[in-house]
Amino acid sequence: MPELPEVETIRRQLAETVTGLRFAHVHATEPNMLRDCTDQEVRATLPGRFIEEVDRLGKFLLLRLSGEGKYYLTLHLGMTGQILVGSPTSEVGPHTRFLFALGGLGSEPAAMEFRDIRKFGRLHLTPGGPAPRIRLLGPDALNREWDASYLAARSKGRKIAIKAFLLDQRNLAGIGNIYADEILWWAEIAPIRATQSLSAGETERLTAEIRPRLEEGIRLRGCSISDFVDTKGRTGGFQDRLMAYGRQGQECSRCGAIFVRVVVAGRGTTYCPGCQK
DNA sequence: CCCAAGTCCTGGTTGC
DNA sequence: TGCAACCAGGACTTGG
Repeated sequence: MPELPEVETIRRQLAETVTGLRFAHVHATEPNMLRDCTDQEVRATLPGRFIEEVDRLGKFLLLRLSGEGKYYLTLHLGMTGQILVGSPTSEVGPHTRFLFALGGLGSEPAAMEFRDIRKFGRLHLTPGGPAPRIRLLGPDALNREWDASYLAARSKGRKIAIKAFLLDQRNLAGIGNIYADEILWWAEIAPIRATQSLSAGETERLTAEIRPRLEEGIRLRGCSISDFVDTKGRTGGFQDRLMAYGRQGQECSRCGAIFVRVVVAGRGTTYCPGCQK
């Protein structure tokens, strides 16, 4: 579930708890989850470097490190990734993929653990800036660098379903399957509509729902429909506010019609055929 | 056997 | 016809 609001929830906590801490020791790595670097490079490069800043673009976390080479640690949580910050005695568990001991000048030692049941998460360690694939992302869905005319321009001639368009991180970065269903319900647009078929008014409606839905997710500290927890292991609250996602067979709270489930872009998709046109 | 929040890759189709 | 852009679907991985 880590989509933009969940990753932002984690980013805020990391910014508070690990900024200014220094990597002391690399206890565990999962080489298959590494990109742009090797296990040896991680073990050789991280110790001694401080975490100077914790940033985010879409679903990626960007940790700027101190020292020679302008190194960045770029993290993606995949489908089931978790970042936990705790005591330095944290032990390697069955789903621990990375475990780092952190120290600091005048601060308590800590441990930062990257857990991931399914190993779809990724860790990149790169000099000179964040991982190269960051450059392929569109604007962050939460910021104000984009507007309805941007979406209209990107939509031109696109035959893919509007939901597939929203899930494509090259258009906007950060929207995943849950928030896509929610945004489309609020905008009263059917997820199966061809992207290029949206009117100017519909594109405006869509634009008007994207940031508020993501902001609500952040306010409730994420959506714990399945695996998501924050860096302290706490669940979020957005799962209780879902209007469409996972509601197949139930009544639509807006029009009373029954939600249907279809597959769009290979993902389970729930929408109301009564009011999402 | 079914399903699951993520991205990446491939092979086939479309259309300039 | 040539070929890039586009698009759907599968692969990856583990668990409920």
